[in-house]
Amino acid sequence: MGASRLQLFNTLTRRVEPFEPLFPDARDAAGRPAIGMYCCGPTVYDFGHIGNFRTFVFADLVRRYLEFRGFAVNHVMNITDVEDKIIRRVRESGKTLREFTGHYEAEFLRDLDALGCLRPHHLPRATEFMPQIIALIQKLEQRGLAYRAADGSVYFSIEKYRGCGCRYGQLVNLNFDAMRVGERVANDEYDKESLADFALWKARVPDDGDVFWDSPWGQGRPGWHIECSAMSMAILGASFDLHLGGEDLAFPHHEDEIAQSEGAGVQTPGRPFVKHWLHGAHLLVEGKKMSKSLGNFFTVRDLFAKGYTGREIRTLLLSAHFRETFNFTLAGLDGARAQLARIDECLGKLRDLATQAPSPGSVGQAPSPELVAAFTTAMDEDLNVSKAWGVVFDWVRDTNRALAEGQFTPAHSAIALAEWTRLDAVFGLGAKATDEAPAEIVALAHERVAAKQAKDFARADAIRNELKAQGWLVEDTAKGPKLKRA
RNA sequence: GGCGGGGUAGCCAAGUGGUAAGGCACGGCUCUGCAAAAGCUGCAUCGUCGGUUCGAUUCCGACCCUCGCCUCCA
Repeated sequence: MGASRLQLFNTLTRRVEPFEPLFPDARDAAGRPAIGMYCCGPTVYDFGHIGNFRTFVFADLVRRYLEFRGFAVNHVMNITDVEDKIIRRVRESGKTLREFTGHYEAEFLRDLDALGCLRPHHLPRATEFMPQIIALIQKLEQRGLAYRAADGSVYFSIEKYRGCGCRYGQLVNLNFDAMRVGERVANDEYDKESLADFALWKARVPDDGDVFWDSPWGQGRPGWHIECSAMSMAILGASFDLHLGGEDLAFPHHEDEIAQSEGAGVQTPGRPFVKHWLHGAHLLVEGKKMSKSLGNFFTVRDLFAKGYTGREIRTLLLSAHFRETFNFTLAGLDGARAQLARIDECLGKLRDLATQAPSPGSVGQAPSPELVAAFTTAMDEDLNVSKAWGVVFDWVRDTNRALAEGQFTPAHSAIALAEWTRLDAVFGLGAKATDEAPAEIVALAHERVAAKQAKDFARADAIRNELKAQGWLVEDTAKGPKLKRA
C-alpha cells in the first residue's frame, strides 16, 4: 500500500501526527493491531439533527479508514439516557425513562444505519453502568479530588486536581482569570466551591420523579461527564487510543473526562487516559447556524421527507474535511445526488461488462492500479476526503474513457470493480437502491422500440414523454432501452 | 473580554514559495432519428492593505468579515 503513513490531527498536541497504536503488541484473533476508539454518542431526548450526524458519520469514517489500514478497531459509542432534558421530557410525557429513551435510541440507530454508518461494537447506556460510575466517583473521593456539597451533590475539585500536579486544560488553552467561567449561570444555583468545578453526582430533587439511583451519597444520578469516563474505561481499559466527538465537547466535557479519568489514577504511570483526541467541526446550514427559528433545522428524517436518501446525505457530509466548518445546503444535497449518479453510472457499466463473456481475441488495456494507492495517500493526510474524492473522479473519468473506447475486457472490469469495493469500504456508499420498472412501464419501453424500428419517431417521442410523465427516463443503449427513475 | 477555526470561481471544496485538484451548475463540440449517458472543451490571479522574497494565494504584520468554545449543544 503506499509509502505514506496515516497522520491525524491530535487536539492534545494541536498537531498532525502519525497514528501509532497505544499498545503496539495488542492483536486481535486475526493478528491485526488492536485499537480502542470511543465516540461521544447521542443524548436520546429527541431525533438527531444533521449536525449531530456529521459527527457520527465522521466517527464512522475514522473507524472505517482505520480498518482499511489494517487495524482491528473496537468502536464504542455511548448512549446518554439520563440527563436534564431527558428527565424534563419524561416528566412531561408520562412515560417511564426507559420507554422514553428507548424510542429515541431506536430512531437514532435507524438514522445511523440509513446514513451507512457501521454499528459501533458497543453502545453502552449510562443507566446500565451505575456501579462503574459510582465506583469511579468513590475512587476520586478517596484521592481527595471529590467533595460533597451542602445540597448532597458530589463535585470534582479542579483546584485539588491541579494541586496534585495534574494539568487541567490539556485540550484547550485555559486562562481562568480571563475566562467567563459560569458567567451565564446563576451563581447561587450550585453549592460548588469553585465555579469551574463540575458535578460527579447530582443529588435527587423532586423534579427528578422516579429517575434516581441509590448511591453512597444518597439518591441521585450521575453528572454528565462521568458516564463517558466510566464506560470508556470499563470497555476499553484505563488507557485507549482514540476518543472523538464534536468540537464543542472539547471543553468542558472532554477536559473533564480527562480530569476524572486521570484523577482516578487508574492508568499505568506514564500512560494517558486517551492518546489521540479527534474533534469534528460543526456545520452551518444554508450559511447560518442551525436554528429552528431560521427554518434551517433539519433532522435526518426531515431530509428523507424531502426525498433525499441516506447515501446522498452521507456523501455530502463526507465532502469536506472534518476539521473545517461545513456549509450544509439543500443545493449541496442535489450536487451530492449528481455526484453519486456519475459514480453509479460508471459502476453500472463496469458491472454490465464484468458479467459478459469475453470477446475472443480481445486484449485491451488493464485498468490503472493507481486508485487504491492514490486514495490511501490522500486519506493518510489527516483524512483528506476532498483529495480522495478528486482521486475517485479522476478514476471515473479514466474508466469511462476506457469503457467508451472498448479497452476493457470483462476481466478488467472485474478488477476495477474490486478496487472500487476496497475503497468503498471506507466511503461506505454501497450500491444504489435498484428500482425495477413496473410491467406497464417496461411494456411502454418495448412499444417505443417497435415504433423506432418502424421509423415512427413521432410515436417514439410521444412514448418518451409519456414515460417521463410517469417518472421514468429511457436511455437507448447498445443493449436496448434502459429505464431510470427521473 | 480570553482562546481557537475560517475567508479560494455562481455554489461546494482541495492545495502549493514559482502563476490554482475535484464535484455541482453553466456554455461549445463529438456521439445520438431525438434524447440520455459518456468523452473533449471553455469558465478563478485565491477577503483588504502593507512587508519579506528574483517571485506569495501560499511566510510575516495590520485591518475587515465570519464561525466556534468559555452553560449538561455534535
